[in-house]
Amino acid sequence: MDQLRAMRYFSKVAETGSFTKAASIFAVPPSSLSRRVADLEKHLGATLLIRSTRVVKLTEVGQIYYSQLEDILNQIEQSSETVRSYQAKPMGQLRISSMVGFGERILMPLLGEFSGLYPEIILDVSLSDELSTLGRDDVDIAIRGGYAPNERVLAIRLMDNEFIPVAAPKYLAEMGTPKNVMELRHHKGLYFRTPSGPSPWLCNIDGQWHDVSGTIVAVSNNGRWLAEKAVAGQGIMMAARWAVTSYIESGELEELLFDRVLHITQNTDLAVYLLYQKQRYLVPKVKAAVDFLVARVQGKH
Amino acid sequence: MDQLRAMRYFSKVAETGSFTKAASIFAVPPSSLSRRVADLEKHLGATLLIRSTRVVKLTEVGQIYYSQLEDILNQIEQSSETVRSYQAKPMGQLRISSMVGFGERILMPLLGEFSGLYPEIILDVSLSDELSTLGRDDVDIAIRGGYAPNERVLAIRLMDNEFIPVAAPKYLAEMGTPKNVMELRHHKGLYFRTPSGPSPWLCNIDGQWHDVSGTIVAVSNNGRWLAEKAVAGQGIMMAARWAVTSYIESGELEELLFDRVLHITQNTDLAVYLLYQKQRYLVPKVKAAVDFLVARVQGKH
DNA sequence: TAACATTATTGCCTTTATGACAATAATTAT
DNA sequence: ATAATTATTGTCATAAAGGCAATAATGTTA
Repeated sequence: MDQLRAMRYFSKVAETGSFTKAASIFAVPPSSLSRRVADLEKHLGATLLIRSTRVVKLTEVGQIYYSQLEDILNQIEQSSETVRSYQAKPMGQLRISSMVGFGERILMPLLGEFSGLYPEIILDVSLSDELSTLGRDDVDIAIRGGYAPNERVLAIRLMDNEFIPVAAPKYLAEMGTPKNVMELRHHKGLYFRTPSGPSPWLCNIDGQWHDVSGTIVAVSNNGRWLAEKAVAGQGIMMAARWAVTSYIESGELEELLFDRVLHITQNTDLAVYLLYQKQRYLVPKVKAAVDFLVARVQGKH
Repeated sequence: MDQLRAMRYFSKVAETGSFTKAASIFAVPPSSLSRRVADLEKHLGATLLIRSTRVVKLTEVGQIYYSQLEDILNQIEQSSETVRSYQAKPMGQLRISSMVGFGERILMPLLGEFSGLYPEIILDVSLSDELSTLGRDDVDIAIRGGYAPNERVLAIRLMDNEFIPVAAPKYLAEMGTPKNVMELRHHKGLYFRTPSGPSPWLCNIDGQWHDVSGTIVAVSNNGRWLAEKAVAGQGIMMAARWAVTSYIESGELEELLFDRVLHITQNTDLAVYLLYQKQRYLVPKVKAAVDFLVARVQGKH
């Protein structure tokens, strides 16, 4: 039995939920898949799929096996790519997933130059603040605020992700500039949406954390929109420093300074990380992008 | 090409540093390994091994590929092992769907012991009198009053499901004890709800079925509630014997005896069945539960 | 409720790929 | 230089997978 082939067949049947659909993808008759999957089940001594003529679904073991297979098949594919592209020019499709804010303000502006350096790399950039899995079949490089999900993934600290309170001069003129952090509670606030609610304004006083959030005026997962509202004088916002430097320099926003430092999480050392799978650094396109991004971003910020 | 086989061959050659040694481990001629490795190299478009008649060494890519392969082959082995262990001992999630009455009075009290015997089985019990299809629904074991014959489903008769008329002594004292089945028509009745209306009181007299139902006082799909109303003296009820033995023993309810036997369907041989899917490869968790329930329930009732 | 259409499976045959064995070529140690 | 070990190649036999048609089962639709 060609075990790997059987595994690929099974995996696709599980994914599509149909022998026919999976068969058409492999361009072989469904009967082949049926036999190969049966072989595999015999080999493992377990029923992986519950078949009825209309629906095919995974058994419990099938589910377990499938989730492990996905990982395995991916690794096989990737190691093949590593070998095939070894010592070749950086080329092919490169998928980058980035946080929206970072992507818009920092990543995108750099990619023009990158494409100039490596014209044979086809970029596929997606911006999202969702966590990407990095290791399934989706992304070569991810840029996120959090740290590495598992030991196969390497995380490089790209730059600080310090959050600072900002507001428009117009807002401060109207509402008054808060003199200390406690006064913030009486101000209007613009907040990022996080899975655990609007990200609060936190302040550590003598080892004790205090929530000094002001009244909620707007909540969004879109930093640009929040920043625009801040510029329009609708409230105070905790924004990443790198995201608002241009506004500060132009005078549209103003950094608020207090005796205490404000944060948005109890982790006081936030940073932006570049994540990739360790072994994929050997693939030229990945190495090129990692090296490029690290050099450019760490150099500037 | 059987890629996985080629990968195994290559890996072993790399490990032993010899085609001959590796071949003897797989019990195939060295020529096979030579061809398979060559296939693999062709497939990857890279030379993995430097062969000389005396020594076989890894190339640089070969080394990289080999180290990744070790990981992959290991994971494949491990995932097979996972499946095998799942097939070897009772473990994983076990979903049981039972009729409400049986579940409350008989099944639930047994499950504590079961969990003690098989701590690696995670129970998921749902009680419902709906028909579950066992296959379309995600259920491993179903317990029902009847079953539709089906090739893929195995049914085991767990115990009788005889329905008997019962009433509280208080009710009988007030309303009089019916002397024969025909008198039932002038009594108050508590009825199960079924898809085809309240389940009637039926009696077979000389091969002819007669409906001897009394006036409807209450209808419910909840046997416990009906039984409580019966205990409170609100009427006569046709209840499963196993569901009311405790009431009869305590004297709260009394079984009514007639010259004719009463039924609630024209099927005079009602029983509780345990249903589970026939699988080509036996699933230990299901077998453990089936054996346990059959032994415990058939032993006691 | 009954007919229909879809889908997985099974049987039979063809094609492809792998194993077996012998012969050859190449390299290293003696 | 010779011998011996070892990888490779050629040829054939065998095993495995694909192709196609027919069947059985199941969900859908009128």
